[in-house]
Amino acid sequence: MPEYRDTLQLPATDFAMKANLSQSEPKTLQRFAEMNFYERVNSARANAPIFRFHDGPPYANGPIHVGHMVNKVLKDMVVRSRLMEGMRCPYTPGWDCHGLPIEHRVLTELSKKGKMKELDALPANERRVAIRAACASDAVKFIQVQADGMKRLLTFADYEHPYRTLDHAYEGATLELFATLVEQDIVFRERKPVHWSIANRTALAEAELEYEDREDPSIWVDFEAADREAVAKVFGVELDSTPSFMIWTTTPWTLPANLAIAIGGAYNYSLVRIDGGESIIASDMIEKVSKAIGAQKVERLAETTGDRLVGLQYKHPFCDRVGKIIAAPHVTLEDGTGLVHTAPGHGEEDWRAGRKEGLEAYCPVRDNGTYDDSVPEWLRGVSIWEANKTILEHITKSGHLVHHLMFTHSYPHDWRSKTPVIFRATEQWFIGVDRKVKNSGRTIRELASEAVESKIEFVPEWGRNRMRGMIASRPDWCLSRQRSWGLPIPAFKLADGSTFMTPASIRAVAKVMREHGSNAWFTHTPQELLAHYNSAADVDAPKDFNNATIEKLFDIFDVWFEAGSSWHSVMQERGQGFPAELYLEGSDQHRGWFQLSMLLALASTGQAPFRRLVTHGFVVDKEGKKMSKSLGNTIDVENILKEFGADVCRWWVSGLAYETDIRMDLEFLKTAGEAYRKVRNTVRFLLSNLGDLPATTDWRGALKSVEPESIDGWVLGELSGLEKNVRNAYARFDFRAAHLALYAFCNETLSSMYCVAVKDRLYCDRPDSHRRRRSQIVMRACAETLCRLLAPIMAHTADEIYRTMNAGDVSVHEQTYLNIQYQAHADWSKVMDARAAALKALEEAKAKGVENTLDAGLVMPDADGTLSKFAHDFADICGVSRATFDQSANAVQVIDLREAPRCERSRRRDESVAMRSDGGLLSDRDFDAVSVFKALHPVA
RNA sequence: GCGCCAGUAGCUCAGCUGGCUAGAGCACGCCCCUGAUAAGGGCGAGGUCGAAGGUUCGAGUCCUUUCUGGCGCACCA
Repeated sequence: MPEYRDTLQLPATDFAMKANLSQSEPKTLQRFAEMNFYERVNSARANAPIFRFHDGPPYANGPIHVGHMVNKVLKDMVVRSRLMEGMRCPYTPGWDCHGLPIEHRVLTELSKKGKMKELDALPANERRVAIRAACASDAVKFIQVQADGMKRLLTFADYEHPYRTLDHAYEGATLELFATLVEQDIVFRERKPVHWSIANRTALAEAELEYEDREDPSIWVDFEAADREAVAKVFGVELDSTPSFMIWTTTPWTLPANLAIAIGGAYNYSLVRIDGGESIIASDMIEKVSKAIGAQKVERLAETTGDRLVGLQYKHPFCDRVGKIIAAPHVTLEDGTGLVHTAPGHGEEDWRAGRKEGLEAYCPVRDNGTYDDSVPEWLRGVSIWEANKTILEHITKSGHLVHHLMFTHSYPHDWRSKTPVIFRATEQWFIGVDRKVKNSGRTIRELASEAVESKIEFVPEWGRNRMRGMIASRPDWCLSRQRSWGLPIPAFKLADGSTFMTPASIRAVAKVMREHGSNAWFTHTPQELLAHYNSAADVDAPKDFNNATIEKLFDIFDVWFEAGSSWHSVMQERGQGFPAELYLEGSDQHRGWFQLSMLLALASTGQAPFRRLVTHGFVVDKEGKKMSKSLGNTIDVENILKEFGADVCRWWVSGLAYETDIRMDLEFLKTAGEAYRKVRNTVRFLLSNLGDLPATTDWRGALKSVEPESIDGWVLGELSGLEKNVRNAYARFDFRAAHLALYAFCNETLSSMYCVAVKDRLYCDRPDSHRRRRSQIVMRACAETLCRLLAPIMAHTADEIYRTMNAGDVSVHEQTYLNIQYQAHADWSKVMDARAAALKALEEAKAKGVENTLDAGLVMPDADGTLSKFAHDFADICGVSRATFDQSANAVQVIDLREAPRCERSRRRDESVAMRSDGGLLSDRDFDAVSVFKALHPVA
């Protein structure tokens, strides 16, 4: 009996089944690097419409984590999908380089190495320069680490020319932007309390605080009302003596700075007689306070509400002034008396409350922790810790002290000196959100609200709501930090102690920084820094300006100012245009980069720096818990890239519902890997059947002549729909929809339906049969379309597919969509319904012994003759040997063909199977194919 | 504490302006194929939609409360 296997066209391809991504992807990267691919693509698109996307700068601190991966892959999918639309997509990756986390880590390391003493012995300026140098090399090191990770993710970006906030040009441009803000009258200087280390005479960040137990006096103090009658009126009683407002505090040393007493407007307050004295405290606190101070006799005289107390005045117990009662939201009835001693110069909340009331952040404490001359004489020059005792004694004598005990509580300490930290008001720079911008006459808050309301598109839409709330409630932006690692605020101190900084002087300094970088602030003299400044030409210059007597100030900018300037310092600076089409970051940036970039751009240009904001959620673990090193639930990106490959990771990202929390677990990547293999195998099947399609075939041109009622017509119609859907999904940033559509197409449309159906003709028809060539052409169209549609997601694999079909130095990433327009026959949905019914019937027939569908024939009910139009492909669609149509039948009938002769070549039980001259049982089709084969391959 | 978001089959997610027996994919079970083979195909079984109230003829879908989780309110980026 003849062996026919060799006469078949079985699938064959070099496109490997096993992707081996961890080896092949680096090779792809290498190849792209060698051909300078980023440059090549964008220069080829020099005249194409531009897609203006601006990358937010991650912080150059540690290797990339899963959050970075999600962020960068999402961005890359945006860029690559626009690239596939034929657009030019410059993408400048950036890094945020300055800031406390780096400075703190560097200091910690120096401290560990025992180099702190050495460092502290240096003059202040040299010390700063030394720290800055260490920080810079730390930042640069991590930029490299992160860039390598991002490249490995197959992101398409200009890694040769990234932006870094420590670059000279960036620093200069940022200062120039600052100059325009100063010009707009929204920058001002004001006192604000910060954590202060007396030992190191420096401001500290939260990260530099260590909380330790400390024993402090806990005191209850009576502040005598200034106007007895006013109080009497509020409580509706007659008064013989003047009552007091009773406060509680654990920091007696802040009493000299007391400017107000805060109450809760909604609480009730009582006038009580405690052991003879009359005091006002919150009604709900009477019992607690009585107990705490050990009162013998407590009598409630009258009650009123907090809001009625507002505006009353009291005499400071030992400073010669009156303070007033104010309402503040931070007052609680947890501890104390319900009346809160308020010293705006010594507490964040006090400051905020005081600011609302127009109180200054009065701070009589000098940087060395002693009082200045604004306090009563007996306190001048006294250290605040000493003052705790002194004040206690004083108010005991004066009778203001109600009660006192020692109290152990958790208190912040300086991480280096281990000494207690205080809150101390110092001069800070601010951008006022409620100050009128000169150009528009409107405040930044107004401009931002308007932009959020109507100028910006949010994806997802709820981002608008979130940002609206944040804009409405945000405080003024405190720009200055008392730190080393950052961009200096180019302000000087004049001989008379006032501050000097004008738009022109800032621009002059910027010029120096463009050349020498921000280190110049520390290494250059004021005269050198102002070399380009001409006070005579500066209308804002102070009278009799003399640069010989000025000194530098050493505040630096909040790093957000630098990051928030990127639309200017990168996009405008590099001529990339403004505003950007899109910013895409995590939803935390509604408060961060998005908002601050917007504020700066609105203030200086009147326009938001982006038209659209896309946000993604945060990566959390399997249980929905935040990922953190301490929980040990973090996932190392380097490892997963090694284990799964970038394309698998990218496939995972593409399938995410990214707008909300993103759950992550290695299991999910395994699943993504399975899906990847399914897609890969399906495409591989297409490729493996294209081997003998002549290279000269005009497959694109041939598509329009594909018969609409053929199975190829059907799949071409589906392909056309897929292309539209996926492109549309990409346009909406709905990668998940693209992902699902692509997956469904590969699995259902192709693998389960089409590929199975056309196998027989591909393998068994004579090579050049019309229907075989037609299938090959359509399969080619499918593969060509799929690799383009997949390109934004599986950047490597799509290219691999494309290059399997197209020779030469080519890449799918410089192609554009085929834009397939094809309409299959409208009755295909009916055929598919009939197929489903047939498959069910075949499943039932298994019980009767017809287990292999090729042992079956079908008789299909076809009342209106619809199905018979598709007769030529129907048996193949159902995987059976034969199918006939019966207009009078009303149910699918399965014919048992196990006794019918079987073609030894195609294994089908076709009617035409017969014994042939060579001794084989063959159908007509197979006999013909064998004849052709023999003619082409004469036996040697 | 306040603002925004999420909670639907074992897992990842759809369910638009309230309306037929709540849908996919993965995993799972049974079966076929062995000429996509460290592949491929068919069929199937899985859910009181976080909880409790309420509005309505009718709620996963609207309202209230509550629980769980995420992001933001800092000299953290």
